[in-house]
Amino acid sequence: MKPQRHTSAPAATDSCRGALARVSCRSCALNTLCLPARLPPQEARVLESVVERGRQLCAGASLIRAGTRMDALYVLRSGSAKRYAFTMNGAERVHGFVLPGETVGLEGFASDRYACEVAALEPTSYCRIPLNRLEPLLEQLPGLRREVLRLLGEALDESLRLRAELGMCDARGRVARFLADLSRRLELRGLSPTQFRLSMSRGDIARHLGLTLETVSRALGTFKRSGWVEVRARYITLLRPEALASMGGYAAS
Amino acid sequence: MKPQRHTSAPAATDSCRGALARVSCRSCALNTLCLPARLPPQEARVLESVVERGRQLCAGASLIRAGTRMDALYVLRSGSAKRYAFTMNGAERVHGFVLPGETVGLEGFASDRYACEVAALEPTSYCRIPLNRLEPLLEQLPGLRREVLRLLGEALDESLRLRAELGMCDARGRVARFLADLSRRLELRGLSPTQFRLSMSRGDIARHLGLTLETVSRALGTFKRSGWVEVRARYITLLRPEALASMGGYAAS
DNA sequence: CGTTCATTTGAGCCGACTCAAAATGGGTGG
DNA sequence: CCACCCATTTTGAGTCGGCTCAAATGAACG
Repeated sequence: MKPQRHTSAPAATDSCRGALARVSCRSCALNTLCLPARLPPQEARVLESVVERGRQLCAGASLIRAGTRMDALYVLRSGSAKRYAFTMNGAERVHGFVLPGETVGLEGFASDRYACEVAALEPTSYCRIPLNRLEPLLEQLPGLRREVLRLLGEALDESLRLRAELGMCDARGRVARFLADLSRRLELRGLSPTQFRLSMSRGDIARHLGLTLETVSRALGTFKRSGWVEVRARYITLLRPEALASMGGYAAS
Repeated sequence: MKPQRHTSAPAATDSCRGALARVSCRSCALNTLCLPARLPPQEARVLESVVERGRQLCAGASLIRAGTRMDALYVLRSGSAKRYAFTMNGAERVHGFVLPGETVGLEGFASDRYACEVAALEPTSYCRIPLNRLEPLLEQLPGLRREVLRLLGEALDESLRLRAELGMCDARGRVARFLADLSRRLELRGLSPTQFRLSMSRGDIARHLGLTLETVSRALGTFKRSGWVEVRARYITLLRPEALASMGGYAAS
């Protein structure tokens, strides 16, 4: 209720902290991408009132712990994260990477417990939508109801499509598709689609694509030699995005 | 309302036809598995009133056409079906197989259009839940709302898990896992978990598992020589299910 | 400036794919 | 009922891509 954090002392790094501070989605930079974007204005206002602003996460910190009770949905505000889980034999499996405006925690609806661990790949901030506040809204707001179903359907569709496409691509095709997809999503967020930092390691990419990190590295090396990309450590520049896209689209040699 | 089913003329093949006949979920053999099973009784009764019984499909007939407008959810009553789609280059990709009591059409929530084609693999019957009847119920029935979210979450979770596990298994492990999974699902339905008919072709299995049909055939051949299964055409008997399960669980050689 | 981790590069091997042909089974029509 | 035809499945031989193991290079951090 009352603002209990640094009422007088100004915080240099983050001008709007506050663990449970009210969120203003309308003034958020992500307002065209984020969950409220597809809601009628008055529904968005109601949703806004139940959204909590989470505090900043350090790189490596977990936003969601797999196996814990599902009590909220989360939306990234800034930074990036990886969604992953462990198979029975203990191998880590990366389900995907999360960018600002994307929602995580949806798989929790299956069993009331989160199935994926979600961990920040760099300093990351997020919003939190507690389920016990969301549930009543689902009864009252048809648009929100529709939107949550859409989000789930989209996640499902994306998962199916990803499995389908990775399954029929060779290693280079998979890496190409990965880069093209990331590029597209960054562009949606107003960032450069051709020049960006890979916040995840080669190993993370490999475990996401069902490859080994050596193979990912070799694929990038091939692209570099072909003049399609420029790679220096985790910074990458796409010189011929169309070549990557076409290679990801169908399994060219 | 009134019993309109063969009051005088007995139908030999199918005792309960009728395209839009009322459905009684309580007297359905699937009542412990199907969608209403997890609803409070009074909600189940309300849902029942909007469920339509579809007419029987011949083998090969489509229950859902990919790309058409989403207007209903479907639940299989008997038979089996495959869910599939085509990639950009025209290759068929099998997303999975559907057994009685399982719900299909959920991916349609992503874009209001079905993303997968669903086709019967044998004579198959189904129930239909029109969206325009379902939507108002989602407002009134909290249990149903919860259940639809659960179904979507489960589909998502299953898709993620499948991708994860297939990605780290060799060919035999994938086929073993496929058989073990099918066995488990058949058992849930009161059918024999060790002796059943594969209603899908080797090619369908292959396209589902990301293999070629020759490799699937070879895997089955290996299992047969090991004395783990008996295969005659599409009839299969699992002689050592535990061996298959353990091989699917982790990528043994 | 040195330590440590991530990434790149190399050599060799194995498994799944491709292409090809034989065998099996189911269905149809005579 | 039988013979035939067709699709499906099985089996075989050879190739190649990605994996494994290993070492070198590069980058990041104190």
